[in-house]
Amino acid sequence: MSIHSLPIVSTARPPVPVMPSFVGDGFNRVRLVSLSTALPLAERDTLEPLSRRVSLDQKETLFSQDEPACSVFIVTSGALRLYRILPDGRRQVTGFAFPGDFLGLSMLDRFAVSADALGPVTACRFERLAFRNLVFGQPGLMMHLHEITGQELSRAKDMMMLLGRRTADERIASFLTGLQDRYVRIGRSSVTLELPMGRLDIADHLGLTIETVSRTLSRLDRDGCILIVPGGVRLIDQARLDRMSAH
Amino acid sequence: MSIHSLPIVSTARPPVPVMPSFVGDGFNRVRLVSLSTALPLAERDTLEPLSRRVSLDQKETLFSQDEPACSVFIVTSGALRLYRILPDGRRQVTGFAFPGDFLGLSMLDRFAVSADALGPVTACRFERLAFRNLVFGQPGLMMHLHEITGQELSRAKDMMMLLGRRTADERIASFLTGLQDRYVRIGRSSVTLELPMGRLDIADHLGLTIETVSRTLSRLDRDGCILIVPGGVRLIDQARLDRMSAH
DNA sequence: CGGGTGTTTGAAAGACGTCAACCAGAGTGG
DNA sequence: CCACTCTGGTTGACGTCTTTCAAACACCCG
Repeated sequence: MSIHSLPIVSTARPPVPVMPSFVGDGFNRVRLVSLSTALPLAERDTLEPLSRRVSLDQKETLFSQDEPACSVFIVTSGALRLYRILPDGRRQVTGFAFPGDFLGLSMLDRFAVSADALGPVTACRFERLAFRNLVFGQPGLMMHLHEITGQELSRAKDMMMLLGRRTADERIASFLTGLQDRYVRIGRSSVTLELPMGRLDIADHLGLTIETVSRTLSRLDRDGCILIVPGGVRLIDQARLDRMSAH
Repeated sequence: MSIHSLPIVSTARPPVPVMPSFVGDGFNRVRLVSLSTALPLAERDTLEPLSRRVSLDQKETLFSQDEPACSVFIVTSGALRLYRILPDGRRQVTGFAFPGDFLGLSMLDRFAVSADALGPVTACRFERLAFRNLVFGQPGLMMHLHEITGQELSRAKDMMMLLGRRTADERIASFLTGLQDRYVRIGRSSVTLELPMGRLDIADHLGLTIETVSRTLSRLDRDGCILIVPGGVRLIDQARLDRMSAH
């Protein structure tokens, strides 16, 4: 379900349209990439010719943990969950990927996580070796990609703090405001957040159970902090959410 | 301190065992570098004048979170704790740094964590800008540093799994075996582990309280799994610890 | 309308946290 | 040489937040 079809749409400012139909449209695809990762023009022009389009349906897997990493990806539409699983089935969702996000950028021999589609997904695929060779000749680009990895590392440390030291309420609030920030960065509505992932995904991301996630969201709704809508949530009391996220 | 002392361990794949005592031993340290991704002599000579030795006493701070990151460091002796704190004082120790570890390698504008010494520490310090400029001209070196950051990211995801989905017992066991692995890699005893950090540091690293850490260690001791000795622990039942760590 | 999947809600249980006391070793100083 | 204090670690009793178990609910789709 798209955000535009949500019953409640009357946001203060009209949400930036998310280019509804860029699939198969090379120009828009490139624009999307540049918008989200702030890749300089020269750099995206270098990368573009190497890319090949990939499409996934819901629940299809883009790659699996520990499988030889022979590709690097950039998400162009849709969303994916990134996760690891323990032998006994316990799962940790390390993050979610949205348009503009790189996958496999650290270019280790094997993927560090598994990735599968939360809904229809399109992505650009680069041959790892070709990508590597290209990047080798572009110190500026390589440094930029290194910076992106550094930011991911910083966010990973945020997650450690969240998982190690925050309460359920704080985790949920932090998750919502964090998602809001990411949506703003890729030009989506910042008031009504689409939640392409299920409650179980959120739970496995925040180190909680599905019941605790559901209960906490319900309570935030009752308290007038958020409004649960089909397919997402609407952030009502921004100030209180920010206070709870307490960075 | 010369570049020849850079303990760049080839981390691309199977951990290369590193000589037992390289601290203060110039010759062995040179060998260490030679084991890494062929750093041409010219490059080392270029990098050498950039490094300056730093010494810290126990509890002194090397750098603080959010302060402008104008340096990159390599630990040469001792150990540090890396952490973030919330406004209300809750702390998350994101990791510990040992000889050979880089600090500030992601080269963002500001440090992502604070770092202070668990005991006497020495490190090599590089001016961030000079380091950056040098690395710019050495794609192989830059790629290698990127790889190291990628591995740190992968370990961060291990931590997420640990913090989000594992029990106290598993966290402690995983911490001990993980430390063991790191010690092996830098050529230290792999049976009796020195614990340069206090119980509180361990607790804040594993998302537990000091009491839970103490209790869990005591129980593992009673069960004959480990032996608590002054300043560290001795791993007795390796098999059981590995099973508990359950990767 | 019925079945399947995903979400919500309630009651009970448990793992870990909190509070508080005690203990041990290392300095320190009389 | 032995109190004395300080810091860090251990242990116990109790409390609570989150989980677990269970059931109901809602929505989608054939």
